[in-house]
Amino acid sequence: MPELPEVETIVRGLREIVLGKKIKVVKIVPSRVLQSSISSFKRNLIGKKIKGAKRRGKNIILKLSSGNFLLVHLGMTGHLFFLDKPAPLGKHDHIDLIFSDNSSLRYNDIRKFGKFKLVKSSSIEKVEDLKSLGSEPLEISKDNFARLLQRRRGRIKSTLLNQKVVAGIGNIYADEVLFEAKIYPEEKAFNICSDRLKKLHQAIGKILKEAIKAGGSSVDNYLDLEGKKGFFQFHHKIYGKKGEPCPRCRTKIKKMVLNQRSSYFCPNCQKKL
DNA sequence: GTCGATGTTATCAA
DNA sequence: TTTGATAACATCGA
Repeated sequence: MPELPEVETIVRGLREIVLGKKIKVVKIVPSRVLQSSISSFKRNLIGKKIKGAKRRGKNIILKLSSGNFLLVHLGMTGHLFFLDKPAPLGKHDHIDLIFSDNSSLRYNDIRKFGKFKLVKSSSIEKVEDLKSLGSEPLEISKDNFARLLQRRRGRIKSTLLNQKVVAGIGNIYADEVLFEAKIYPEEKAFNICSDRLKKLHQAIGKILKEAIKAGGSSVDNYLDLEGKKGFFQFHHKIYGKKGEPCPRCRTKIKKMVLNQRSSYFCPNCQKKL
């Protein structure tokens, strides 16, 4: 669910809502989500203020007044919610950071694939989770992007999903950008000419930016900090559209499984080379 | 009741 | 090093 545009939307919300707030109480339901010890997690958060919020790939990085960081990854079903007044923890709520004004930032995650981790370091980028990440897709130049992908031997969609190559693209946006650039998802990356790869780079920029503007895509259950849905799902052209006519050529959209992930494509617009 | 599918990544084997 | 298969987990729908 949460890919780059959704995570970016959440981070922007955090900047508006929780910056400057001081953590008063930390509630934790023990689970694999919390990657630090409960005692050290609480000790290092209570009394600290939230000083900054940024995104790297699909990771959320909160900076604390102590200089430490709180690293959050939403996994597949993780949600952060801002509550303006106290409420008891519900099902699948795992962590609640309660601020001095009694508002709180709550983490809910049905499948518990998400991660919460305290990072005691001033060089957050060197942390294991972040240092192996590839380029930000909205920052890499089109020449570097083309060069990077041309030495990859795997299939183009797998490569786009590989966070070590580019960080932030997930299953939905991978399908959307490949459709936009008219590339067959199973095409080997190195088979694609650099002009086409530059088109792909352009498609990534266009679609991710539009999606951010739309507040992300709410497929299934993505919600922003205030529980509101994004609306980029209404702009999806290919993802989830099996059997519907391609918006470009009216050919029936197909679905196949690639790396155990569903992949939607137009067999006419996205042909094997 | 059972099976398969669902946006994530870590881990392991080839 | 790179790539692909599998597992972690809970829920929903056929």
